[in-house]
Amino acid sequence: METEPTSIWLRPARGSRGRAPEHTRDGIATVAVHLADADGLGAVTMRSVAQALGGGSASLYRYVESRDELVALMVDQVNGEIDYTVLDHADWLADLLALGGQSRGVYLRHPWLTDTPAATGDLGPHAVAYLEHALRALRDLDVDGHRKLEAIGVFTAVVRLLARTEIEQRGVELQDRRRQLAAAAHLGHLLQDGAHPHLAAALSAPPVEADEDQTERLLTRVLRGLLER
Amino acid sequence: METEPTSIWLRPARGSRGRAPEHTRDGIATVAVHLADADGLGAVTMRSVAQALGGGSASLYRYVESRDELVALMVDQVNGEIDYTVLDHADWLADLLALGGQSRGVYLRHPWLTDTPAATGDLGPHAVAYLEHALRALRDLDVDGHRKLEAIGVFTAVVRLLARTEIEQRGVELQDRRRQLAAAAHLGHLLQDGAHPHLAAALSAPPVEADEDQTERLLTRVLRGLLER
DNA sequence: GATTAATTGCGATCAGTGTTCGCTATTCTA
DNA sequence: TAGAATAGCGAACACTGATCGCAATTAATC
Repeated sequence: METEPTSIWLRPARGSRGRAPEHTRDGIATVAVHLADADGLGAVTMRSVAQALGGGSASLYRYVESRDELVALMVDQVNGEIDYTVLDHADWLADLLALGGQSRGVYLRHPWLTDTPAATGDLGPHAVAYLEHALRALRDLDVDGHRKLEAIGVFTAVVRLLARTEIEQRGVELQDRRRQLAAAAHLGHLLQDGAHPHLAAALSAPPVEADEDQTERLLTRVLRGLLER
Repeated sequence: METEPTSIWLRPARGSRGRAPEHTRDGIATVAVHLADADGLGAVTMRSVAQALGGGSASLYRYVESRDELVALMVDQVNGEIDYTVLDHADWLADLLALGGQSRGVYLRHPWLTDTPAATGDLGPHAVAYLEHALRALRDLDVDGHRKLEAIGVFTAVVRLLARTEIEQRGVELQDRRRQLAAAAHLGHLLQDGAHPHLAAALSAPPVEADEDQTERLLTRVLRGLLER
């Protein structure tokens, strides 16, 4: 009974004995990310990626055990876009906000990232680096380590949520005007019968626009609430 | 050029002229939810649902325009399990925590819910009711309505995140012991080389277990940070 | 340097998916 | 009772992720 490594991050990128592989994990991820950037995550099929690489789809399984692993490669690759030199190590809040801004940028540049299952199981190397830098920003805080990890988890989830909202807004504005009207009609109808007075009140004022300022404001309050006092 | 309603919540459940349908949306959702509870969201295929209903898969498209709409039906159905009588309207924080506990219960009873795309576009009736009740809990707070909606959005995302974590832990404990060991080995290897000192420090202490108390503690701090002062 | 064993690329194929088409049967409206 | 709208659905379509087995290539071993 042999214990074979299950995660792609534990498996060696290539065997040591046979013929040299024609691609690298990074090269494959790059091609897949380009496809997703252009036409969404649904455009990333084993066949389309293989074709973009100039090979057959069965060959991909020499690099990856499943499509999910391919997506994991993509996610870690774009996480590598984060530039940690923006952290000036002044105070922890500023550093985390800078990190959040970087992360938001990754989401906006790769909208399909929000369609990706939230990081589970084994983290890729760039995700680990992200954690490490976030924890470093909090190093002087007198808070239990696991509490810090909790806070970073919530932080990451909020960044994701706001980015998703921004992306949706962007998409609606650009094209699906009819759907926007339909949704408004839907809500209008719902609110007209008086069964949802608080919703009606909350929606009566013009909406707050989702942007970087909103992200910073919300992250500040969330992080203060979680880590201060 | 006709404007046809796009969301399932705007479309009438049945036509008024022809033969009566054999099922209701709720009945279909019930069957689909049972399948997902038993074998995950992947077990919910148009064919499996149709077979459980005793019909052909093509018939399902008389009720639903796509599988995504079927999933939307499922999501709204389980949101209907929330019991709003637990809100005693004492203070807003207690009410929101009670709401969070209810929502957490829904997630734990229907683990597939975390695999579902976060609510986008048109909300179902039960999601609207949820919003209404959350806003009602905040009615005496002197905060802009859209800020309240933001806070509720973050609140919901945090509940979802923590429920997901709990579900994963539960799953790992019960079966995939080998994977647990592999992940530990992965992290251990990563931390041994000294490149991630802060991560190593944070993980040195025994982990905080994810449960209802953790959820309440985190939600309290997040909500206080977002809505107070 | 020859042999062995591991490794890669991949055509062909499989089982399964969401979805559409065209038809029949039913049932409400006029 | 005639007509129109709707429901059910068998059969098919275009795709998908994944597997199998073979030939080609290369490193390690004797």
